[in-house]
Amino acid sequence: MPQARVLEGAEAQLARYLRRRRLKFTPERRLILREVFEHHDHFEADALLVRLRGRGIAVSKATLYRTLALLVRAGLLRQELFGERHSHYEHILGHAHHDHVVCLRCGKVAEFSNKDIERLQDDICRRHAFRPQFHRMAIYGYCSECRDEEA
Amino acid sequence: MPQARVLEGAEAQLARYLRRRRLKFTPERRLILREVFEHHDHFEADALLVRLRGRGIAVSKATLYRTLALLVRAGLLRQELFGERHSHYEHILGHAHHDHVVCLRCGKVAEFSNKDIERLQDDICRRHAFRPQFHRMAIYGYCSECRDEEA
DNA sequence: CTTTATGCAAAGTTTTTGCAGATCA
DNA sequence: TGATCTGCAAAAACTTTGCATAAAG
Repeated sequence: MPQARVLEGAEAQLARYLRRRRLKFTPERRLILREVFEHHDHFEADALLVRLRGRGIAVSKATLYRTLALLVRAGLLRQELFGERHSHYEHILGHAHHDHVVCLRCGKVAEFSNKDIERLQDDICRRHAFRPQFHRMAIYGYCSECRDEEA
Repeated sequence: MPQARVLEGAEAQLARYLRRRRLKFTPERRLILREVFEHHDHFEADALLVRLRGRGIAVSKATLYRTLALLVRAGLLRQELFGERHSHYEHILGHAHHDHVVCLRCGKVAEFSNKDIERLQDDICRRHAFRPQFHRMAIYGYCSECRDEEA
C-alpha cells in the first residue's frame, strides 16, 4: 500500500470515528495524523513532538498525548511498551500484525510474524476459556551485529 | 520446591552474586529478599513496601528500588510491564518460565507455558541470527468471568 | 579503615488533568 | 450557540539520584 493511500485511509477512518461520536476533526488532529502516517512507522511520543516542532507545528504536549490516545481508540495506532517506561506507537492501518525482536545492546527492533504461534495462542485461549483481544510478544536478546560484543 | 527451600536458594544465590562483586549483604537486603521469597510470587514495588512496613520493617523507598534492581541483576527476579507504567516483579528462582494471559476488565493474570511456542521462537531467532536472552508474551482479552459482561 | 550502602528529600521522566479561553459542527 | 478542544501549567505516578552519614568486610 503506498504511503499516500495509507494517509488517505487513515484520515477517512478517523473522520468516521469522530463523526459517529460527534467529536471534532480539528487542525491539530489533522496535523498530528499527517505527521504520523506520512512517514514513520514506529515512534515515541516525544520524538513525534520534536519532529512536529521541527516542521513549525506547535501543538502542545497535552494535545499530542490526547490525540495519540484517540488514534489508539480509533484503531489506527497500537501502543507498545518494550520494557521501557514510555510508549512506542505503531501503525495498524497499512501494516499487518506482527511481533518484535528487540536488541538489548543497540535497541534495534525487528519485526516478525508467525502463523503457527498465533494458532497455538488461540489454542491456549480456548483452554483458558479466554476471549483474546490482542497480544504482545517480544523476544529480547542480541542482534547479529551485537552478539559478538557481548560476553 | 517448598518455599523455605526457595528462600534458602535465593539467599545463597544472592550471597554468591554479592561476594563475587565485593558488594555487601546488608540487613536491608536480607529483609527484602525474605519478604520477596517467603510468600508472594507476583508483586509491585509499592505493595511490597506496604507489606514490609506492615511487618515493622522500615526500609526506605530508595533502598527498596535499589534492591529490586539488584535482585533482577542477580537473576532472582524478573521485571515485567503489563502495559502499565509501573513494574511487576516475579520470582525466577523456584518458578519455571511462563507467559501471561491478562484480563482487560478485572486485571486478573493467569500463567501458561507452551513448549511448541518456545520452539517456534527459537526458529525465528535462528532465522534472524539473533541470540535470544528471554522473551515476554502476554495475551490480553477477557477471562471466562468477564467475557459475558463485555459488549 | 576503605568501600559500599542507607535514608532523606529533591529531581527526573513520562503522562495526565483542571481550567479558562478558543473553536468546530 | 453549545459541546468539544486546545494550551498552559500544575499534578500525578513511579522511579532515580545526590549527598551526608552509617555500616559491612
